[in-house]
Amino acid sequence: MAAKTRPKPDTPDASDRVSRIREGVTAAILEHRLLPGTKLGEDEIGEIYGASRTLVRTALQQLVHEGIVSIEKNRGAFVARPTPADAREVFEARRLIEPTIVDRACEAVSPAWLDRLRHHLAEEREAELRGDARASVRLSGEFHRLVAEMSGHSIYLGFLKELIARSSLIILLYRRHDTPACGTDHHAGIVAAIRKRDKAAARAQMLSHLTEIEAELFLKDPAADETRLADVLGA
Amino acid sequence: MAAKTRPKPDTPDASDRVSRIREGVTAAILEHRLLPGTKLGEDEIGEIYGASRTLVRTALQQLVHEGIVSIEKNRGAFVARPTPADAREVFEARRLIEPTIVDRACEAVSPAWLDRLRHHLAEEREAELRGDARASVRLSGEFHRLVAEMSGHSIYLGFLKELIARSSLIILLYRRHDTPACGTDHHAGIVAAIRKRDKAAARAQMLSHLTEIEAELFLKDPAADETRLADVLGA
DNA sequence: CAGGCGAAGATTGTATAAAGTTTCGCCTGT
DNA sequence: ACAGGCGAAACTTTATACAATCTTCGCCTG
Repeated sequence: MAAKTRPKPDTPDASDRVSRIREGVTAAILEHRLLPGTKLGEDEIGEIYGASRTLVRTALQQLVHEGIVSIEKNRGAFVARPTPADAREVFEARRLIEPTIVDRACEAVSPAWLDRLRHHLAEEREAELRGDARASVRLSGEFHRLVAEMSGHSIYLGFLKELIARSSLIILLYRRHDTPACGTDHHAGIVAAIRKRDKAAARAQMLSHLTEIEAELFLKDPAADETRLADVLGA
Repeated sequence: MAAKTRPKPDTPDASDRVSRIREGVTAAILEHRLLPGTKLGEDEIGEIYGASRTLVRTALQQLVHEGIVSIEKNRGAFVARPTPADAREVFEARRLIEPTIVDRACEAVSPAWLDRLRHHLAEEREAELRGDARASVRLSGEFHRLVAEMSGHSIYLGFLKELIARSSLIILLYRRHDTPACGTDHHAGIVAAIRKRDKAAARAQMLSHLTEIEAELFLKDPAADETRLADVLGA
């Protein structure tokens, strides 16, 4: 009842090779193994996955649409480098959409879903205790995605997948301290509200959760587009 | 200050050939010249635009992501056929996003923008008087897009472009009467609220506008996925 | 020695050709 | 006469080859 978005298996989403490439690169970016600005050569990726450039190109174009890769004409594909302005837009959009998503999730709550949520929280705690930063980053994103799946709203899910992916890059670029990407406690609180079907509490907790994440970012005010060089080197 | 999403001209959005194909097909779908379910052969389109299948394929894949084309493995591309469930999701999302968009538009109001809005309303009225259904459909969608551009929020704009495109198909499929797709009067009311920077009125009018459009649709209750065949033929 | 010009190398953009799959007509057998 | 299966045609999918473009490094000049 979860992953059944399309009636016909037209997009197995993991069986065909282009999806494998897409998800492999996505995972690498979301786990902060590929840093913003990294060149994504077609031949290079193609050799890794044993695929021709045709398939690699298809996968990269999908990632462009997801906002985590940017393609510059005749220059190639790179891991996207969101600007502070992008970051503010992403979080504004999340503050608009996610409260509504948890609202719907409260209606869809069931023993099976609660199991999945609890299991996920356990994984998050374990990764955090283990000090596995990469897993923590990935899991905290997946939590939000899980709630979106729970809402049963495929459009919201699609939008949020894009927003989460971009958030991961944003947090990597603009986080002030080395705080864990997402407070696991917050997630636990949200799950508790969902379990009680307390929509108001769920919305409020999700909103404050997102606000807190954004507050931990350093997004300088001017519409600073690119070339952080002058700022960083500050000769 | 409006269309400046990227600092470098990496996506002129109209100069390269794949964009021309994408926008040509998009326009045809939005103007209801291509009906849901229509086969979009790669050779056929390629010959029309004088491009190879490689470019056509790229354009079609982008349209898949916009939700107005669906590709079935080894079968080809077709104009999407949104289900009633899709329709409800699209309008729910619009009711969430668009009030926020007009809110922001109220802040961005300027003489130049008001000119564009007024000019657009004039075009809409003219098309309606002329009885040009195709132009009316296209223009009523473009009004919402214009407001989204005005908001200056590129993510909301991207989301809304997708929602508007799908709405066009939905209206074509499920409209009860042959009422004009979108009440021009409503649009005028929204513009008036924007001009007065009256956020509350703008939000309220946008919301009621969307609600009214959806109310004119016939979306049967059951989670009817595809195969309308049994319903229609009802042997 | 700094700066600019130019050719070589590498990489992407595009087109074309080979391979696999589905569909539809047609034929055969009952 | 009809059901079932075979086969060819058309299409999509994938791979490869060619062309255009940009980057880089060396070299020359001032």
